[in-house]
Amino acid sequence: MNEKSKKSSETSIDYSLLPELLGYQLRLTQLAVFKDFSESVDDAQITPSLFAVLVVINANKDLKQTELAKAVRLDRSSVVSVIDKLEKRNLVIRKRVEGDRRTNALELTKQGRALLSQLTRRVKVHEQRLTENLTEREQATLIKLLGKILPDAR
Amino acid sequence: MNEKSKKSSETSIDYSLLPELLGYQLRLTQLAVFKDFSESVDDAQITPSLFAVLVVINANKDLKQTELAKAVRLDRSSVVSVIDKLEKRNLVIRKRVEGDRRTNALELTKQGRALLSQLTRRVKVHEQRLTENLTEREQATLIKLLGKILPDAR
DNA sequence: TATTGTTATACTCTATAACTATA
DNA sequence: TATAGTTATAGAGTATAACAATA
Repeated sequence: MNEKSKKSSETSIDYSLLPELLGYQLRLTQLAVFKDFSESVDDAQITPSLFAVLVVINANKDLKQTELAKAVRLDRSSVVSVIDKLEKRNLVIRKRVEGDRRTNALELTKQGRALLSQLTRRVKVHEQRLTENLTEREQATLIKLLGKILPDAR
Repeated sequence: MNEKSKKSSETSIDYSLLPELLGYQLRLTQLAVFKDFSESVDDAQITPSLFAVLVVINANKDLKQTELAKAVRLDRSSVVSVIDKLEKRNLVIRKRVEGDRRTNALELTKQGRALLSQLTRRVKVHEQRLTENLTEREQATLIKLLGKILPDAR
């Protein structure tokens, strides 16, 4: 039927069409990257997603929760629990906003900024590990090509 | 401090260093791909992960659960619930194995094979959508470059 | 009326640890 | 003793719907 399929045995598995699928390769890569990220920041108990939250809060003065939700593609209610968690860890505070008592202004605490700074250094090392088999040019190509996949869905 | 940062305003968010990170671009791409996959197979209630399970069972006669677990990177106990679910939907059966009564041989049912065949067609359309902005050559380059990221973690 | 944040709730996915039946 | 599958359980992450306060 399919000349690319290999016969299965006790030791080797036939993945059939999966290896040809971009979606599958993307998922495998992601899994490996996620694992390496976690190991890179291990004791900090931070996921890529939480790292992004810290970066975005840090870069946007008095960010509102709804803005954060949009930026990191979470529901407003999910942001509540994310911020609850970070606030309990003394990394983020919700500040009162003058002029609109419905909204909170998010801000990193001193501890949050210190952690972010440490994480940023570790993430850069992690990124170097990701790209150690790629030339500068290949890295640029890769980012460019990724950006061409479903550009309207971002 | 950082000349790449843009001032935030009501309408635009500063993502700071995130866009330069390969891990971040990979995650964004993945999110978009996952969403498009789900829409492509919508009524079938199948995730990329379940699709991979069906493909691997189909391609490997009398696959054992532990082998499947290894192939799709799940714990044995997670495979139990995955197969429970697929068995309830009459897509997969656990067959008795002569000579070793501890193990099950997994097999797609007729319904499972029919669904897989339909899914495979839809996934190919989905893949075409993913790559519609890429030349053949770019597709090959992309898969090649993805394979160079943390090759030892696979 | 519309928006922001919140709560209560539930669902999916996955893992760990302990168990059973077989080998 | 070791292995395959199972069960009970728990945790992370996320969403939906309804609600209160405020605009």
